Amino acid sequence: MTVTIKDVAKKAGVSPSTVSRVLSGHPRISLETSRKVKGIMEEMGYTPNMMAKSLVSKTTNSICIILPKPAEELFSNLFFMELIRGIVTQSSRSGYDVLISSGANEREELEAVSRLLKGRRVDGVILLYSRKDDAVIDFLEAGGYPFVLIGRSDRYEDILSVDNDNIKAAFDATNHLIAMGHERIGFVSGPPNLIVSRDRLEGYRMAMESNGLEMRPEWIVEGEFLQDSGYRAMSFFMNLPNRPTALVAVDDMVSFGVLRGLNELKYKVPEDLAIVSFNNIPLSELSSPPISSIDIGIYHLGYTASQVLIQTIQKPDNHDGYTNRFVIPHRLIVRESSMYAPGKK
Amino acid sequence: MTVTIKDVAKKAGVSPSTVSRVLSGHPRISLETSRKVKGIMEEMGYTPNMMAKSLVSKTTNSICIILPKPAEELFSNLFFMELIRGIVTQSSRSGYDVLISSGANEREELEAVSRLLKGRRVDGVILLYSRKDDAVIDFLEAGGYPFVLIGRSDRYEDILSVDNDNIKAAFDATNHLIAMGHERIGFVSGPPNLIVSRDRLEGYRMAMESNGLEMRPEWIVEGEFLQDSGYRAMSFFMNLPNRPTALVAVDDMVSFGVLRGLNELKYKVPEDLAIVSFNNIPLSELSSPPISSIDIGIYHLGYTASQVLIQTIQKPDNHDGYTNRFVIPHRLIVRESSMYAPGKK
DNA sequence: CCTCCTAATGGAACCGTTTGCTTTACAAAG
DNA sequence: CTTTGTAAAGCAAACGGTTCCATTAGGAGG
Repeated sequence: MTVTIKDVAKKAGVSPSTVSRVLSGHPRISLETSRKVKGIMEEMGYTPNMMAKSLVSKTTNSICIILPKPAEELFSNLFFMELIRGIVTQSSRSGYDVLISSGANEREELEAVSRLLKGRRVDGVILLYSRKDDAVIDFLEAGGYPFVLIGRSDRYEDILSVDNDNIKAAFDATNHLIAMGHERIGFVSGPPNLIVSRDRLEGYRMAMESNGLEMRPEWIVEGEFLQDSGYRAMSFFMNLPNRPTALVAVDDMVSFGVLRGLNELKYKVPEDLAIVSFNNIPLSELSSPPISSIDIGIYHLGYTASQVLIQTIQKPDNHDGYTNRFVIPHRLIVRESSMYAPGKK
Repeated sequence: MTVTIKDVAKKAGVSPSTVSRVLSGHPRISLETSRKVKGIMEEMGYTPNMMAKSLVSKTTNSICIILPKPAEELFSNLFFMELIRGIVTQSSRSGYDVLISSGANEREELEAVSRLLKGRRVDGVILLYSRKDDAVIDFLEAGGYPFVLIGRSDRYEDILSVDNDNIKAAFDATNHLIAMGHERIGFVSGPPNLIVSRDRLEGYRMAMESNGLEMRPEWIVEGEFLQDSGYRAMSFFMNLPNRPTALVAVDDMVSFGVLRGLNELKYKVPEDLAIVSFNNIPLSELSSPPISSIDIGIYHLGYTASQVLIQTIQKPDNHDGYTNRFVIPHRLIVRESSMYAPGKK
């Protein structure tokens, strides 16, 4: 049925080991034999059986991405698609296949990771989130499995991770609004157990403080990375007696919610409220008005994560113990949503 | 190091075959033995090696998705992510892993598919596009590999595919505009080599004809699934002496281009031009005004494709030869962009 | 009490590769 | 002419499971 290494060997009049060696470019194979065998492989349409290969080599040439459960909802968030694109592109260049998996909850995720890694189906894992405490990370560390985190982990300092400098990014975003003349600036944060939320909030704080601006507790609201949170935050802010003239939102999707709400209430952006948010998903420039956003290089995050992971898989000993956090540069893209200098109060 | 079936067997004082049978729920294993072995597996942290299993069973319990190169574009991103979400969710429910692969061109795609399928790394494939002639499809058919097409293929009538009834969808969209009182309706199509473009155009034609409405050739323009096409189509239409009062666009992205253009020229939507388009991507409801769109159930397309594929893998003979085209229902979402009844001429 | 059936388990071959250890053949060296 | 070295290729044992074909031990039936 299928043509195996033995069939090729028989037809070529050599032993299976020789064929195998031809395949892997073993040095001690005569050019003549090599050519003949290759010809026959071509002729018979031979393709090596990856399963058999993996079984003996204990290596699968594939990695896996774990999508967190919230990704189900956030999935529409283009963020993940960009990441996946970066990962798949780089992995494919390195000759690795990418498996994508998700679980309904942490237990299911752990189960999946365990099954894939212990079952020798993948060589390593990319985690697309960073929660505070994570059983999956514990498992990976304990088992000594290669893995890379996209995002930062404060609990585990020695973990390989690819991330942005979110503190600096939020600092830049806030400073931009301040430079435009805003003094009352609100902040819409994400879930407090995500480190990215905390980092961005921290950057906002630093910018406000270093400019001697007042920070009212009611100007900071918590939400999700979803439109809805923006919508709610907006209506909360706009009803405040001393409402902000600008806001920083933790994610572009939140901005969309804000925008929709303001639109319904006939407010103008950026005149009534200026907005800057994060991630610069492709939609940011399509909304009306286009949203100023911090481009965090999502594709690049994925690309780098794959690179780092595969390197680790191939040379686990090459790790110098110092450079385990890779920081992808961000940059502020100014668009209409923040192009307005308010009259000083 | 790793715990194998033999280790478990030894510790349990049984043979490897017995352990294997416990694992697969073989009927002729005593309850007592089963319990004991399961206990030991748990205790030793045993996880079956998928590679070894696959090697003998000739089955991998995984499928693969081929991302076409154009997936790099924005429209595709939203679309594909939804699709992937549907596929991954359903596959995971059926106990299948999903591998995601892409190629820079058709040759690379073919190479990947061939390597994965012949190399026994996956059991089947989902193709996320439908070009007119396709070497990958030829390969899959010739090899008798299980695969499902998302989209329709006119050349291969007997291929398993999951699709919408795009003709009917376009018919509905156009009829909606007609019902609102429009008589001069334009159509912005997509690339003519995509079947979806042709089907939607056909539906538009049918609706116009069945209502006895005039169809001017200059009211039909060809473009891509991109904003730009909408922008250009808009300026073409608006300069016509007898311009349309409404238009049907083949994709939401096209509508955005139209919207932007109309906005620049200070035209009002839907008063000066009403719009309906296809796909109902999340942004459709965020634009101003929100766009009426045909929801084609993208997630559902993916979900069903996975279902059909896995069913085919598991029971290849179960195919009745008739139902090889699965049609996902669409529905029109009416929003502001078409909520206006023009004065009759 | 012997035979036969059946439930429960063991033995061993096999899935398609890789790889350490030999073997072979020949040329150079002694 | 024997020894030694080396390049090229073959043998066979893994890798971790599955499964067909025994084998064993009771219990039922005669």
